Amino acid sequence: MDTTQRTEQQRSADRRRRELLEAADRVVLRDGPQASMNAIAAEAGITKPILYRHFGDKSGLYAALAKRHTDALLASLRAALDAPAERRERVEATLDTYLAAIEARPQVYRFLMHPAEGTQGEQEFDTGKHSAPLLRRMGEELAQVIEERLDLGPGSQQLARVWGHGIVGMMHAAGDWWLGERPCTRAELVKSLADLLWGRLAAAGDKIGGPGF
Amino acid sequence: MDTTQRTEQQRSADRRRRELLEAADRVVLRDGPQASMNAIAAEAGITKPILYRHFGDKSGLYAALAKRHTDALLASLRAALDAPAERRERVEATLDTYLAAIEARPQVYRFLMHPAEGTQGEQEFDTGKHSAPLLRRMGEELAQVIEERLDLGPGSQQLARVWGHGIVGMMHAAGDWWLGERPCTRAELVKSLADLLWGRLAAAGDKIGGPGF
DNA sequence: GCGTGCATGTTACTAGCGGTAACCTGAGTC
DNA sequence: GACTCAGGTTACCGCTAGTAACATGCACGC
Repeated sequence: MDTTQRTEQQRSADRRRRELLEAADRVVLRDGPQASMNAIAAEAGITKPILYRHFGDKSGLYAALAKRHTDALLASLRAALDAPAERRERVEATLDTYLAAIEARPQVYRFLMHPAEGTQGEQEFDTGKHSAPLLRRMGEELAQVIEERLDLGPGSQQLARVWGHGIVGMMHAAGDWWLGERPCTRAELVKSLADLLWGRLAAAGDKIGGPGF
Repeated sequence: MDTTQRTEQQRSADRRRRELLEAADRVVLRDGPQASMNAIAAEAGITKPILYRHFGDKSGLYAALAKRHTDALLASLRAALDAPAERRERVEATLDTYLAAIEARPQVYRFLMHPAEGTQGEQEFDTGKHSAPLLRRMGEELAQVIEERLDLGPGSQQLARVWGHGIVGMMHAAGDWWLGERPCTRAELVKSLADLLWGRLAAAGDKIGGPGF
């Protein structure tokens, strides 16, 4: 029975941790990325210190919270990337999956994109690494898929990584802008972005009278 | 003489304002986006309240500060976009201009990209508008150039805007990742991104044995 | 039965942030 | 000399992240 007791304790801790994460989720969904530790603790029915005992500090909690959503979104994207269809169709499906996700839960999406920004965290922002982890992970995932499937000749790995991060950034920025202004339907946005990736920029003709872009 | 006196007073105020902005610039360059109002005031040799008298609140100061850099960067980009050369060359020059700017002053760049995030600001983040103003402005500028110069058929304006924001996002994300990891030279990055925009993704062949991306 | 760990939870605090009210001070004007 | 008014300061508020110290309950070995 002692083993069951030990597992019982661990289970209890894990369950508590999951409960806390779900409470944090609710608060973030309501208050956005500015959700305070106090508010999260109150939502969970407890006080701050036990939150800190579970997650270390705010970035720890946010990282745990972000990992759940990031994992879920990445799984959806992988499914779209792996679907049995033509390349263009798969690209469009991936774009649409991402856009549908951010459309359905803008608060969560915003939280994932601007997580850190701690009032007084470590100052080691000299070079980079400040970008949202979700963007980086998506970029690396896409790079891997590109490198696995496409024949890009010499330097393919590096090219695939550049493209992975570039395409993810394109998707992100366009989605962000689209969410704010809603200038067109999701399907139209998907098609426009796919057209861009399909080289329509290079193929387009100059306007009459102009020197061309 | 009263007019000169009034202008003298206004000049004095404007000069002070510029001095404060330059002090703020120095602090942001040193401390990054977490630069506190206290630190900025101390750098300027004064105390907080007069900073607030000049700029209202933190976001006001940051907006004034961001406008300077944004204007400067946008001017450089416009120059690259307007250069008398072929389209591909111009695209590469624009990419390179942007990347050179963020490479030269990563702190400023980071400040421009993550400005707000006030601890207790207005909560109206429901839909969008949380993206960095620099990104939006660059996207709109690029959209305008594309729409002016390219013949894209029906729906050209909307297409141009999607592309503008998408390309800017691509540039941003790839540059961010590149700044952090430095996996290649700037020239290589520029060429890879231009290749992506030129449709090499669609043109690439499948790898042997795979279903193709 | 009784102390001993140990996890869980609390109150009460520190240090620093953005922002503001109230006060002070010195130059110019009638 | 009194009066005004811009420029500047001290001292504060309410908030935040994070922590130390104290309390409580529950399983163990003796």
